[in-house]
Amino acid sequence: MDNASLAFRRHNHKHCVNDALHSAVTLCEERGVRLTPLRKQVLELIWQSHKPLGAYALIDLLAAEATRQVAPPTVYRALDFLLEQKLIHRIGALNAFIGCPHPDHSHASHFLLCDECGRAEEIHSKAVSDSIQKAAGAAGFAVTSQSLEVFGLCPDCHKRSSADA
Amino acid sequence: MDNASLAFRRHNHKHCVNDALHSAVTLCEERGVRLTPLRKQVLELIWQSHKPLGAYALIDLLAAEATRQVAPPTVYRALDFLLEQKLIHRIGALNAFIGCPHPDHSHASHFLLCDECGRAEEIHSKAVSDSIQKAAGAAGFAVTSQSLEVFGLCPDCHKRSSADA
DNA sequence: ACGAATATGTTATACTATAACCATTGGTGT
DNA sequence: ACACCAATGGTTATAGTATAACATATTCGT
Ligand SMILES: [Zn+2]
Ligand SMILES: [Zn+2]
Ligand SMILES: [Zn+2]
Ligand SMILES: [Zn+2]
Repeated sequence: MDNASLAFRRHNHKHCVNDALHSAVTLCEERGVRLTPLRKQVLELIWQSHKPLGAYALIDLLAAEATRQVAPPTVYRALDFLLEQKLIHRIGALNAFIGCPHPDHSHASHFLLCDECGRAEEIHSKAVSDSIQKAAGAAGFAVTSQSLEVFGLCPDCHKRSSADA
Repeated sequence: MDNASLAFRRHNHKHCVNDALHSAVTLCEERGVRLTPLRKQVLELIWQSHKPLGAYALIDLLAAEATRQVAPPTVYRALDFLLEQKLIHRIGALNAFIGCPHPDHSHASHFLLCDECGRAEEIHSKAVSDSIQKAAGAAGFAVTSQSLEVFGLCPDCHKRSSADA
């Protein structure tokens, strides 16, 4: 079954969280890196929704859970780890972070970002990746990473705004 | 002749600056908006190179020219104007701004960014734009703006790093 | 247990961006 | 010319994002 691309659809989000945490545990074991309680907690909080979460919002959530200290360097270090392991992506235009739904294979950061509801959906289009690679190659440019941030309205918000007659 | 895509090539950069300023004057006249001395000066400073320039670097440059006051809100307002008029683009991953080489027609913000030398080249590939539009459309997403930031090594820096044997 | 490496806690600070308010400028209509 | 209003820029303070530097604690191999 295709589990991808459901951020904008009605779905059982518990599955998203469980899958993400389970994948993270497995991958970190395989890679011999430590998904510590703090790192896991940060990952779980990021996955609490499909909306990119800012570092300081995350700090507030950690403070609310009140289980541990929450100074900025602590959370930024956890975010750095999760970014290195490709368990999360950073949305540059929003200074925010979002969980990666399939961290098992390396891939570029390509997102649809709804201006209205704030939800983000990661897209995986070979046509997009290939066309970017090709355009870069034509310029003699050796790509190491890509970030695509597409803003607009998700299906729900688009319908809703059309309904406002 | 094709004047595009020369950020990574040897070229007479004075032409870039002159063209950009001339286009800006013309477009602002046509649009009935005011390219004030401050705004023009900021645009010219941004065009001093093909490297994205941070707002505070810009403030330092303005202070160096010593011709006017340079508090952050002043320069951010000028940047906002230039962004609205599409005379510059913002590079989210760098918190920096760069001149648009052809502000006369609206277009997405697609850049190649060299990790080594810092130069940025705007790319215009119909294949890229179309594939993004198509992917978004398939998800029922109504696009309003796009930002693509491709990191890697420009031809020069790639050659140079290959030479380090 | 010991030491090295990794991870986290803590304090301070750097960097990026905006809010709020005031003075000045530039055009509009009379 | 004059009053008027909108747009621009100056000024001060503050919000929001991220990291430097150093201390402490934990983990892991030996
Ligand atoms: Zn979900
Ligand atoms: Zn939405
Ligand atoms: Zn040039
Ligand atoms: Zn380069």
